[in-house]
Amino acid sequence: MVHVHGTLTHGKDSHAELHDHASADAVTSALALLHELGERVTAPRRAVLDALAAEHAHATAEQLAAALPDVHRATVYRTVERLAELGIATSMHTGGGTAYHLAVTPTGHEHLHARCRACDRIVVLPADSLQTAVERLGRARLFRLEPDHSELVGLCEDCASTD
Amino acid sequence: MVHVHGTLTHGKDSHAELHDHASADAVTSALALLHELGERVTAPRRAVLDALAAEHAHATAEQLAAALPDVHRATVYRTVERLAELGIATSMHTGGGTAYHLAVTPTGHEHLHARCRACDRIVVLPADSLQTAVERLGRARLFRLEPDHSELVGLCEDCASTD
DNA sequence: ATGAGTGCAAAGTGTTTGCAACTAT
DNA sequence: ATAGTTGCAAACACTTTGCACTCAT
Repeated sequence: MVHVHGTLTHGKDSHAELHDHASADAVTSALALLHELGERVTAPRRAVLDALAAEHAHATAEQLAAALPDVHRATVYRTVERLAELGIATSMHTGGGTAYHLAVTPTGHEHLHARCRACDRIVVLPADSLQTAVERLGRARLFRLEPDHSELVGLCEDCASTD
Repeated sequence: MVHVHGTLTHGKDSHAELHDHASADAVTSALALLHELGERVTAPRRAVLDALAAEHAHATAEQLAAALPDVHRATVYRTVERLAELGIATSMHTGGGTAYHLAVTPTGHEHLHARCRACDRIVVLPADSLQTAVERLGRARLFRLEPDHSELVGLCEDCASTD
């Protein structure tokens, strides 16, 4: 792993309190959905969902494993994969592995992730940024683009301006 | 590696003759560019460029290494990375690793790659598919989107219709 | 009670690196 | 001549898997 921007907020991190309401809601509904789907609600899964619920969290299994020392690596890998299969989380392929984030965001508003190829930071973009492309490709029967799963790459404004 | 759709055309593959003109041109100009940039033109690099020049080739280092038994794995990895740094090739992160393709296509016309998340096939899309998004994000000073480097994900028409 | 989920350890895969030998310039 | 490249082998990092045990249901 090369760069890790942004930190995963732990439950015990008092600084995270600001987002705890929204995060808790997201985690609660995710757990409820998990239960509805006949899956078991366990401590490791709760922990992984908590970590994923951190705002703008886009974390690889490896990052999650590092942030959750009490959950075994293999379990983290299996958990995120399962969550993605169930549609509770979505995944994105980045240079440093597969990154996951909750499908239902804490704040409820949808958004897309783009990665700056210079600084490797993740930038959050409006959910409808690719709407035109989705429609165009759909009408042309070329491809059913799913912006959520796509990895948008380019330059963030910071890096673009220092060229 | 799970799926490998499309085959890398070898030089000795007579079936590839159809594309050899365009491919040869692309390779020649890539080699020339390489030389201009002060890089050395070696047999392994020629081989890698030949493989990449196959039409619509989007190959991981691993696939290239498999297709080029005479070139050492490590050399393939170093070569594609270098080519990407120089802008001669562009890279895309897929589930099965980092895929590379020539920046200057054999046919000259630009295009984008999208991956079907169901069948893992690569679909070629018009170069301007994301034009609106690029402009919108640029004007809003949000992000300099580079469609070439992005990995678009969704469903190809075949998989979408069998849902 | 019973099977899904977990921890553990070990194997598997993909990727990188240090160094000696080689070769394009 | 000589510095950039390559091949090799070993190290590395990431991910998966089989199995016994645990715990949510």
